[in-house]
Amino acid sequence: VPAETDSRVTDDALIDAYGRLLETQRRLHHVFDRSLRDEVGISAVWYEALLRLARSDAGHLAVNELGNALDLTSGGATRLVDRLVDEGYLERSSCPTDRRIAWVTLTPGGQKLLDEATEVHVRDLEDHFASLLTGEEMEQLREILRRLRDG
Amino acid sequence: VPAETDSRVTDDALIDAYGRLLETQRRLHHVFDRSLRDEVGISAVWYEALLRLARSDAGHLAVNELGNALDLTSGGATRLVDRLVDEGYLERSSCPTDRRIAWVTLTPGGQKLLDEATEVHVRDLEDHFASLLTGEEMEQLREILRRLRDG
DNA sequence: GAAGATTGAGGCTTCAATCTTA
DNA sequence: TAAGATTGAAGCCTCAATCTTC
Repeated sequence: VPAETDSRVTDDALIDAYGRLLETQRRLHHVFDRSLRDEVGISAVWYEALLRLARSDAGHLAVNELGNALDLTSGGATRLVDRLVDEGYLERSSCPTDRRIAWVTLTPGGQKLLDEATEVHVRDLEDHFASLLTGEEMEQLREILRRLRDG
Repeated sequence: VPAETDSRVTDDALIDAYGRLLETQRRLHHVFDRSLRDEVGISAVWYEALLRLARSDAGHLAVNELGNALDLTSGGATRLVDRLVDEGYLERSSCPTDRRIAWVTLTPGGQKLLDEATEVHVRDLEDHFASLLTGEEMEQLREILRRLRDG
């Protein structure tokens, strides 16, 4: 039956296209995580947490704001922050207007670590990402990903 | 110093571009994993394992071939296979030419589960992926991702 | 009651050591 | 000696229940 055959081919192409996105992201993440662990001693998740805090508007995020950005549950966010606080990279402080909320901020040590990690990460991005694409392709990719991400 | 300023702007754009790839993939994976868990009762990782085996040339893969495809360590691959065997979806068999290797194959139950899961996954791919892109954009994305993945 | 954060229990993964076979 | 697979210990995450505050 031609219609069914056509449909199956289309489905396979769709699965392949998404599979390629999955594989690409997984491979890049693995390379970047390995570099950060070997050269700076932190995971890619820790790096991203520090980066999100450094780029936050007010210099702090609620625990769950950070967790949502990293796609963690509330329990996972609490424990990630626990570990980063234990290592001295983050501090908790209280929100003056809502005492349910725990704010998280970078310590000077966390900022220093972030700067070191960024050097490594940018080098990796240039080697495994930017150098493989033209400027036009990079822009095409950014636009396509923006639409996919925002749904 | 202009040169340093320019360099920092470029680095930020690069971090943003990769961050967008990371966010997009993370969000899509989360949506697809949730659908598969809620409607079929398996994780996206289980689904991908079944899919890789169904698409393998000889109908089987070595434990570590499967693990490499999913970016798992050898111990992680062993235990993933353990769980899927316990559930009756996979079987181990011995490789006739190298007794160090454990082959993994789909059971009929595993094939049936894969078919059910594929219906759900294809629906999600159409809703959250294909419907957001033109055919031309899909092709651009596939080509860009191929180069990033293999590069 | 609902939202933010935390905690205990359990699941999945990595790391390192081990066993078997090549 | 090296490669494939497995196992014990430990890390990080989710889920569900709980506590505090709104």
